[in-house]
Amino acid sequence: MSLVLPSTGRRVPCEQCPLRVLPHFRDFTVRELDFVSSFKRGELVAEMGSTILAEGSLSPHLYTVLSGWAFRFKSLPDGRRQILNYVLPGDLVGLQGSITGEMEHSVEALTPMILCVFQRDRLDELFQGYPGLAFDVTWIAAREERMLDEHILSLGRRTAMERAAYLLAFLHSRAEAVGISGTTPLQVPLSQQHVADTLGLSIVHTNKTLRKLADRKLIRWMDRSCEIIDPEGLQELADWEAPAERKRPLI
Amino acid sequence: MSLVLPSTGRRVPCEQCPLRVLPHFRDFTVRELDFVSSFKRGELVAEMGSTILAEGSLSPHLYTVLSGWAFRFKSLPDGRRQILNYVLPGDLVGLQGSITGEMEHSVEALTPMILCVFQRDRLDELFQGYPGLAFDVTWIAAREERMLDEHILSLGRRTAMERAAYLLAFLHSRAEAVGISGTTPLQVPLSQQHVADTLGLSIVHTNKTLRKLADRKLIRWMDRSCEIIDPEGLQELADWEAPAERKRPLI
DNA sequence: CGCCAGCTTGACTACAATCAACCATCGTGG
DNA sequence: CCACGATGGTTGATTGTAGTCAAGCTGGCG
Repeated sequence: MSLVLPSTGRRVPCEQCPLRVLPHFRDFTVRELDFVSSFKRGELVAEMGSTILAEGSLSPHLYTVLSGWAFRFKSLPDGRRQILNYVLPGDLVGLQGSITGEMEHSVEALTPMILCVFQRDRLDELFQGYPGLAFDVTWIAAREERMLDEHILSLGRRTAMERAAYLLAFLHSRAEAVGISGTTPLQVPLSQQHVADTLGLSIVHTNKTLRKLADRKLIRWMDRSCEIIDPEGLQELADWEAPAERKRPLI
Repeated sequence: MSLVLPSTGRRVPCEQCPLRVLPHFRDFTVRELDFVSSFKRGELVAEMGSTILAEGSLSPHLYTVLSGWAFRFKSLPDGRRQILNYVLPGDLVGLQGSITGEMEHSVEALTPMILCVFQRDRLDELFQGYPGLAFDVTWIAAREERMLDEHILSLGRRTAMERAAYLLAFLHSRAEAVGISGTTPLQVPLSQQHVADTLGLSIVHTNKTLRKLADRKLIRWMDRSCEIIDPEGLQELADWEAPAERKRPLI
């Protein structure tokens, strides 16, 4: 969420990855780390609002987010847009496309971002020589699946208020896990249009719903950003518990 | 969808698996087939309506569906239920739980079923010694993710009619791919309550929506079963295209 | 200064939930 | 054999949630 230099060089060696030191991520063996390091092709610096991956394309790359926020989305032919999930530091982006062939969704940056770039065609090598990492990749896919299951439950069976509360509690919990948030209340870099496209609501109704949350002092809305004041209150309202995330892999 | 004998023996050797011969599934090497065969512990015969896996449990097993239909679902603490996806022959069930630890959703049989039973703790072995199969497992997870993405789009941005049409077109396309359906119109083994819990609608409204589809001669509703008369018409109404599924793995 | 993006609010409409019956079919037990 | 209760589907009336339309506000920026 900070520096943006329009270059493509490599600035962060995997051995000094700022994410890897977080207690949240599992340790790698030296051999694994060496491979990941050689797997990395460089870094991609993306501006806020730019498209990282586009639906229908066939990207040769795969990314891990080093810093910044993004979201995955799909659109209907007539333009209606639906946000599928959010992408935070440590997340793998483009795995689905790498495995299935063509991208079935797009990814757009919510903030300036830095991403590690991997070569999709070396994924084979990873599976051939590094079963531990191969398992990690599957683990990451299973984690995404779990999140999508939750979103479907929310979209299908929660009321507008509950959905909004769930979304914000969810994002808070994810940001906290990767050490964004600090002591001050977390600022989520969203517009109300993003919230609407996530919850499956119109902007107008989203606005009215968020106002109610603000009136209850659970959040505070600022320009293109939501301050999470009371994450526990949001969880309670949504009747949702943040999963106890154990150590997870980082590729 | 046919025979049901309450035993647990092994009746179908992997080498003679009725699914494996379908053009839809990729060929295995002899070594891979041997492993899968040894990975298989037996068969589970499940009655219609029985629970295969339960949310919150920690199952030691992993299954592949040999025959029959099932669905995955989650519930809110107050009982509201949401169906997440359907499970058809050739599908892997319980992978998420095997990788993440605890099951985060339940699975229930829509028809009598036969499932191949695998030992979860031998998944390591698979990743260690069979990179091709490991990749297949990841492929399967990515495929599920793609389906969930579609469902989220549908739930969030399609109208009730479009959602219903999408669901039925989707199920038709999946059934067709695994050779259920034959020449006669496909019968989908659902109650209207299942449809409601999938689309995030009330039963009453679901009923009215399905009537409209029936009036347009796209489907015909019978007791606990929906006959898909015009799959193309449903696709068109939902503005959805069935994915061109290439050969896929079967474990 | 004026435009644009993002947020806000009110009035009106429409889609979907809830409530309340009612029907048909099927399996069970008196 | 029939009465019953249960399951699954159908329909109409009423209520309420969310969508659409329309206007206006604010702050940033060219």
